[in-house]
Amino acid sequence: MARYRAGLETRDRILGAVRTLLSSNGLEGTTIKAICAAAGIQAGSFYNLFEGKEQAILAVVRQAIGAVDPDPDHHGTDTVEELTAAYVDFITSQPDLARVYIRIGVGAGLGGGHSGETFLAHHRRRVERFAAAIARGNKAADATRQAEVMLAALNGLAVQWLLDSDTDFEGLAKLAAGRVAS
Amino acid sequence: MARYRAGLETRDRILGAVRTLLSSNGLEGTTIKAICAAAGIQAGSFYNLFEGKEQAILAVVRQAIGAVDPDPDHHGTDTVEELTAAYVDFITSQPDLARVYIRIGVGAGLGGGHSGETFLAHHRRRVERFAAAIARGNKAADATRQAEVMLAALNGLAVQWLLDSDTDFEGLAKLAAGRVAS
DNA sequence: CTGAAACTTGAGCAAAGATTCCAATTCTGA
DNA sequence: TCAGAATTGGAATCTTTGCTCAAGTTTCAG
Repeated sequence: MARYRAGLETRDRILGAVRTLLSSNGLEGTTIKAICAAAGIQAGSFYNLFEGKEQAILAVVRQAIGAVDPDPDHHGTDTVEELTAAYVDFITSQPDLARVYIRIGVGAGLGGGHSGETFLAHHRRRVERFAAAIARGNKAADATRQAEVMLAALNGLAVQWLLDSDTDFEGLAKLAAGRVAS
Repeated sequence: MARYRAGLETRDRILGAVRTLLSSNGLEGTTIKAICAAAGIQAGSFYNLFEGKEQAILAVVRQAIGAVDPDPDHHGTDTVEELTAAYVDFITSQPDLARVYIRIGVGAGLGGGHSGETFLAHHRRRVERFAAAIARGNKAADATRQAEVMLAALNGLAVQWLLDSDTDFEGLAKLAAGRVAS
């Protein structure tokens, strides 16, 4: 059961393929055949390293959810601007994972699959973190509500940027953050 | 070729089934079998009324895109609050179509399918309409940028509400609209 | 070196999916 | 009422999908 080096490498190759496919074609484009072709392997190899398609996809989904909220240590000291900048950085520097993240978020909200719970929990944590940062810099009583609007705007802007990369994501995000911070 | 009444009725039944399935399960849950089961018909009947699965789906997608922006006549006289209220109303009163709309928007932006162009055009029109309304009530020079943030926030809030219907969509939307209108 | 465990291949299978065909039935205008 | 077109059911077909299997190759601890 202990993996050899070769196995770990193709495992990464597979996850990369899944990420790319999930990002550009969504669930329906992500077939075993396509995954294997993109990873340059054969079906049998895939099933030697993963229990099934779903497991591989969930691994990538976890990557995506994990990547959106780095430095959980900082919790309690960050500002709205920092949190916003971190999100903008994640989206623009890792567009593939970002696309997966957005897809999951939307899919979770709509389909209610079993990742819906996971995503909802993640989202709540995120709202809390933003709300705490807002409350710290601004004495408004409705910090949570402001955080909800702020996150909604950020997510919406992310979708827009992924749709049309000419969008000034960073600038618009700052504009939104400025509204809340004051 | 001229349709009889019976045909038109089952056609509607099919579109309703597609809308429901698309809304709750996304593209991957929307199979011919599921459509026919939900519509209470047989496969042959489906292919008598539609050229294929894709055509039926596109019909529903068009419905969704069309429903989001009613009263194109009013163009030029509406306020940000009115546009916002109309959107909130659409999302909350037709959640099925709304889910389809959101899914298409996200899918289009990410997958770049051939509906991507259609959706992008629709989105630009929407931004313009909001920008015009903003410019009318507010002398800011960056009406378009504000419209982009506003729409992003609305879409993000819609996703959030579809994910968790306890969200105070209407209240938060008004809060966002207020920021822009002043 | 060596052998057991890990890795890879590629054919093959069962189930599910989309689509076609056609005989049987139902409409509708004249 | 009648003929022709529209509609319908349901079996048949062809493709795709997710997955298994057996046989051969590579890796690496002892």
